[in-house]
Amino acid sequence: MAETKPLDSRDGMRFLGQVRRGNVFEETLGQLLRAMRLGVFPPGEKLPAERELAEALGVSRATLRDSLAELQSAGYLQVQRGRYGGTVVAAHPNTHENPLDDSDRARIEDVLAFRSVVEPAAAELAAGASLTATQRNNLMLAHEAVNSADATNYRPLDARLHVMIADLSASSMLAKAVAEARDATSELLDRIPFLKPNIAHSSRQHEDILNAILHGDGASAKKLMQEHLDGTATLLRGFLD
Amino acid sequence: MAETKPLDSRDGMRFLGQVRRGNVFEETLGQLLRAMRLGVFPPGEKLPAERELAEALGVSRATLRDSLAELQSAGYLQVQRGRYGGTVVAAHPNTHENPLDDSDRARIEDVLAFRSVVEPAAAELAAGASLTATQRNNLMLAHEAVNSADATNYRPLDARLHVMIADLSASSMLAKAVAEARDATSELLDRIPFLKPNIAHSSRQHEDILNAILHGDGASAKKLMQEHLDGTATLLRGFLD
DNA sequence: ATCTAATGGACTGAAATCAGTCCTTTGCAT
DNA sequence: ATGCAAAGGACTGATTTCAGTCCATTAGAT
Repeated sequence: MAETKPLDSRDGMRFLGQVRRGNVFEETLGQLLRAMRLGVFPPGEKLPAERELAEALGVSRATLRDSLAELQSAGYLQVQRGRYGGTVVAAHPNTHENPLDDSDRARIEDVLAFRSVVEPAAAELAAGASLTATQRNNLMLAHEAVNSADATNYRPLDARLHVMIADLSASSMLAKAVAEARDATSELLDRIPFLKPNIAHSSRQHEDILNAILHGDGASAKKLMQEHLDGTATLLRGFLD
Repeated sequence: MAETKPLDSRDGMRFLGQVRRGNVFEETLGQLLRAMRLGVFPPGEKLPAERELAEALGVSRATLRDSLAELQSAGYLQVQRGRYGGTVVAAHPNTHENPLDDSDRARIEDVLAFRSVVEPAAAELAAGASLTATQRNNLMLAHEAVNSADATNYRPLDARLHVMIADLSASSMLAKAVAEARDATSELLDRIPFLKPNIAHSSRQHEDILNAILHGDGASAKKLMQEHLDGTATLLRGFLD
């Protein structure tokens, strides 16, 4: 057996991966908030039935209901009973408490670096994939949804489009990474004021990216996505100066 | 409020993220195995004390001990009591049951695609970082450990080197992604026979990559890492033909 | 007007998990 | 030799979480 130097093994424990970050109730709450940020459950849409959602989250219905009750009383959800009832996602109550400050600098650079690795690559691979008619159509629907969004529901729909693009990349690991990057970005963006003019610009960029993907032009898709991300990067960085 | 089309929202639930994948005991077991695959706890080294490890994993000591007992009786760990005692990682019992077959094709491509997005980028960013003397030294130590490894402990030490490189990239999200990619790769490689000649070649490539990083040559680091990965890719793909 | 089925609401007892405490073993320092 | 401190081993009672069951409400179907 070869020698194995300890190195900074205590520090390497960073890559352990916690089994539980808190109690199940809190983690469930977190996953639901994340799903809403990512547009998995866009504003105005119904959540899956509790029994279904509980199973998807790997959690008992009782615990899920505790979390849902919390979100409901915080104004994120509206519940209606009876057949064809359900739990509806309200517009994201965009509270700008806890604004970004200089202590967030490292986190911002972390997220931006990760994003610009993972998203352009996903766009490039998506362009390389041969898409079904349904997939193309879904892309366009998602894009239109972003276009007709207002300030209260823009971010989740935007996130959904980006994740949807990554999901075409034939690598589920990459798609998952993009979802994580997007979520982290949304968390940061939720802490700065919403700027109106950016939307029109973003929309044009989305259109260019989608065109490149639909035409199978991977190089362009990658480049355009990179530029698209640069906008957000400048926005976030600029907010600290 | 703008219209929000359902799309394939049921399918989009893929990005929910389970709170729990099984019971805590099983998840703990999985995290420990993963840590061993990644060289977080290399063969021959002691695990942290139970009380410490339990806290790092976010799990009670009782549950951790259940998992450790399982790993011990499976031959992964050896326990010694008393002061200066501890739990030592045994050589990975490399069982080649459950070899790769054609049904793993999609998974393989998934992992390889993700890897070749995330690892070269991490190497490039690592080259851009200004490293401390300790960091440089740790890199060299990790490299030497890989060199003097034998078939029974090669993979974890190799993985550790790769994760260590990614950890220099100034993006903890990227480092985490590389760890995930590496672990997925190791899981696949553990299912094919170990080939001796590859080691020497890999070692040379590692050396070139480290040189590029230490000299701040990001472009070369990226390119060399890409080539390094191509070797594994060919190996895995070739095993299916 | 009634029935039906799908939904959220509520409760219970069982099982898993935890936090805390104390015991046992061991090698080094004295 | 002896004591100490750090490690694993073992137990207990409290808490969380679960699976299962039944209730209440509702809109459409009949």
